[in-house]
Amino acid sequence: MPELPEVETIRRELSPYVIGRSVRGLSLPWEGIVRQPSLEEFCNRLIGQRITGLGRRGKYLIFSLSSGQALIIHLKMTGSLWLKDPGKFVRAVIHLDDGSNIYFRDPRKFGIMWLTEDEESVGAKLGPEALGEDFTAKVLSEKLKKRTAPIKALLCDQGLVAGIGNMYADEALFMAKIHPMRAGGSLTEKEVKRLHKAIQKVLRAGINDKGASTDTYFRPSGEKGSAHWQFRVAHRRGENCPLCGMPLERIVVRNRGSYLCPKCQKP
DNA sequence: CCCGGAACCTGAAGGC
DNA sequence: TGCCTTCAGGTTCCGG
Repeated sequence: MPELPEVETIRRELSPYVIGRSVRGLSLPWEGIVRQPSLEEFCNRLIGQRITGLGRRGKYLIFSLSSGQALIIHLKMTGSLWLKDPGKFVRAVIHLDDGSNIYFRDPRKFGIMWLTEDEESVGAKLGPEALGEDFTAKVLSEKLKKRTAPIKALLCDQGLVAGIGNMYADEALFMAKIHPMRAGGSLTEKEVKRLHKAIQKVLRAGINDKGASTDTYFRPSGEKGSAHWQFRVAHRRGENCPLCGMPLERIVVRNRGSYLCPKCQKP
């Protein structure tokens, strides 16, 4: 499940292979992966373009093109980009002018890509970058005021803050000792500060460990990341709390599995 | 605007 | 062996 650390890892590791290269062709084993414009126009506009940069906004990858347009890719839950043929589940292949290929692997076909003339539009509906300078504890505190939804749901809301998903939300809440079902507006200033710090820590650690391969995430080389080995609650079903030894709990928040320690994270 | 739940989609894993 | 159920979760849409 690519979240900010996974998408950032892919951006960093893919960049040297694509920047400066031109798109020579396109294979689409599953055409539904292209959202817009029409298939024919998508190919016409993309083929021949040089990739001038590779950026990221939230969980979106942004390939800047020499035409001034941009190719946007969202990997959703099971997508990954490969430098070699992964074998199964290839939904699209971008052929580059040096003979190399980028393979879009996605078992569940949730991932999408599209062309836009305005790459800034990608961020229009997104909140501040979770690791950006403008995402301060004060900003978080303002955004949580008067909110009654569970803090876990709010952390995963990309319009509130961009980049956090299910796994890193669980990790940040555990580190800050806050129960995922607490209403956003009920957090004290102290708790918000702890949570803000925890978000920075778990995301930076995730990037350092090149992402978490709990399931279908792979790096462009096909290697896995190692961030999940550092997880203290996320995906640790049936295990005990690393701090107090209590059995971890799994609850459902907004239709998403959430892991927590019932003793360290009181309701 | 805010909140919660369903839908999208398919493979892996576990129970019987 | 094989069928069935459950689980996985980013985003979008819809109803209240």
